[in-house]
Amino acid sequence: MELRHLRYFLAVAEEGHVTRAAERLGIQQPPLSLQIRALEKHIGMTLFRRHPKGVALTDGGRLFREEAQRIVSDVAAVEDRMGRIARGEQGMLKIGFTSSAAAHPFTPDALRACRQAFPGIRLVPSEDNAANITELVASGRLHCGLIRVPVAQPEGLVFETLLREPVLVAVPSDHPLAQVPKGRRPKAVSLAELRDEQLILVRRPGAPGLYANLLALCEQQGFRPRIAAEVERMMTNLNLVAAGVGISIVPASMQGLHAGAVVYRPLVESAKLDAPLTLVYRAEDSAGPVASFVALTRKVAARLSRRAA
Amino acid sequence: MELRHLRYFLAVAEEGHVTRAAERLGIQQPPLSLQIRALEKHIGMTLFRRHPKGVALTDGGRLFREEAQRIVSDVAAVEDRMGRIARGEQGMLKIGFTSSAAAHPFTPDALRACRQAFPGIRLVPSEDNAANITELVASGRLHCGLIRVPVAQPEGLVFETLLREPVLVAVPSDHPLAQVPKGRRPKAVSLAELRDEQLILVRRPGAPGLYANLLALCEQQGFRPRIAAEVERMMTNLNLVAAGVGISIVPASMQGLHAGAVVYRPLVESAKLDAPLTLVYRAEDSAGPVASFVALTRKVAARLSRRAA
DNA sequence: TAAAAATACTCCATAGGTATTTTAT
DNA sequence: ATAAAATACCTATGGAGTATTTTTA
Repeated sequence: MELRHLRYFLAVAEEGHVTRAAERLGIQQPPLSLQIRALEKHIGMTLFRRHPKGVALTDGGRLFREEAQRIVSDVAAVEDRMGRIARGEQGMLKIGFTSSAAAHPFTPDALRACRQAFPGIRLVPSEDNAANITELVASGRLHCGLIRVPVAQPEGLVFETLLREPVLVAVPSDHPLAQVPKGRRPKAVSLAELRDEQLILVRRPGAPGLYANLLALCEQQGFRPRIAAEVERMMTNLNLVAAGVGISIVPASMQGLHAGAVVYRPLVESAKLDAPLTLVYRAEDSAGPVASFVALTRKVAARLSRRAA
Repeated sequence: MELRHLRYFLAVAEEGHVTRAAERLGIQQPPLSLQIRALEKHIGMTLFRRHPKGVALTDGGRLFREEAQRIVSDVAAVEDRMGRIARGEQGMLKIGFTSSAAAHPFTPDALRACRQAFPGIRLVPSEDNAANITELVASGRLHCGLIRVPVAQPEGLVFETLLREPVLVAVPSDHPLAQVPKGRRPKAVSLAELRDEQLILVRRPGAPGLYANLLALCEQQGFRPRIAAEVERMMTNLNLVAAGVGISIVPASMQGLHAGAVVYRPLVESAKLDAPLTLVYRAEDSAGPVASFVALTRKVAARLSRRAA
């Protein structure tokens, strides 16, 4: 049995007339009669009583009509739903982001815009480090991720830089570097000035990109930084800075966190050490909810850049 | 979209392998690939990720798999159910019977046997007069009926005599005809003896058969019976006989009702006035629950006849 | 490189069309 | 007598088969 049989049967049942039903279906009467008879033979039951001016459902036909109705409309609903998912209007979207990505105004903006533009998409956000997010997206357990500096770039993943921003030096407010002479603008701090400072970094396995970039730049300057602590999340950096454990280098968008206890100073070498905000997703997701979200993030990022400029 | 697409899709999804799925479906790999691609195009979504050693469902594919699964098994369930109905194992059976048919042991026997043999058939019994039952069966509001003597025989209806039984004369116990001399067998009463008795009959429009047969026989005997009352139901006859209103002629199986107040005497002419038990059903119902029930009634009737002999 | 899937074609089964007959009131 | 369904037969779409190429890890 095929859906064609059900659709034809329903047309005949509704019209009570094979010829008219055939017309409605855009086919001729004889093939329709044949299909109906084939269906009757298949389910082993007479579905219509043939009268001289039309056909009428038998008892069994009436029962079958209800079932056929349900199946056909169920199929239509599924087709519709899959279509909406394919067009990216509906579905589930598991997004992972690092704590520093979450701190950027872009993230709440993008999530809000998504909820508004695609009410049918269920957003499932989660926080993790860049390495894990990359792996989870690659393995399909996340649909996309928002990280900072990508390092491992597995086949089949797209890394799209949405925004770039400078890094700032975060120092405890009672630290010498935090002192700005009265009435003068805070001057940029150079990397060389940090040679003897206690640095707080995000642990290498979780965020190898940032870690590697910073270390490479220090080597270039001819020194190896002293590392006070390695933590799991960028947020922890600031907590420790606030506690006076050491200083750190963080994306500019984190400025404002721990406003009282932490002072943020520009970095002279920020051009060589900027902190991109990067979107990761699977290359195959060129349609559906992921594609919808990716397209949306570009708009939101563009809007943010425009506003900043 | 056709069910074929869903069945093929499910096979591929389960095997994770187009070639193996094709094997299982009894077709070749290329046409299966084409059907899958056609399906993907139809719903506008990639359902499988092609790997070098098979295929794996995409996110959308997993969703579609659940829907397809449901639809396909739903269709199978419907096919199965319709098959059971067609084979007469399941369905609804609206049966009408007259009060005199209900009084015959056959009726409870047949209903009990049906419930036992076809637990899937829901029996909906109702009581009415012969004329109404015939009309309701003809118009499809009843599936079959148990009546006594049929008269109107509309096209398309089958009247099947299941059992024949003699009629008895029912007289009030204080009536002269009820007196049987001590130690002698009750003698049969002849119709002529009823010439001056008050007769109680079922009203003509409801049961024209019995009415007409009796009157014709009296005419033959050269008299017109005196009619004390015309009632709607055969049971009422006996109630009135018990109340001493008059005498009546009833099927033998009603013997025993009103045992104290009514005495039953054989009728000499009973051969010419027997009371058949007749099953009515539509000729088109040669399959399904009705056919099952009809076949069953024949067996039950045969069993009853054998036991009586 | 070695599988599996995708193409490119060929074929044929059958859905669908045309002409006519049968049926049922 | 008439409208509708059934039958007979034909056509052609597209599902399925065969041979081959392309893809992907």
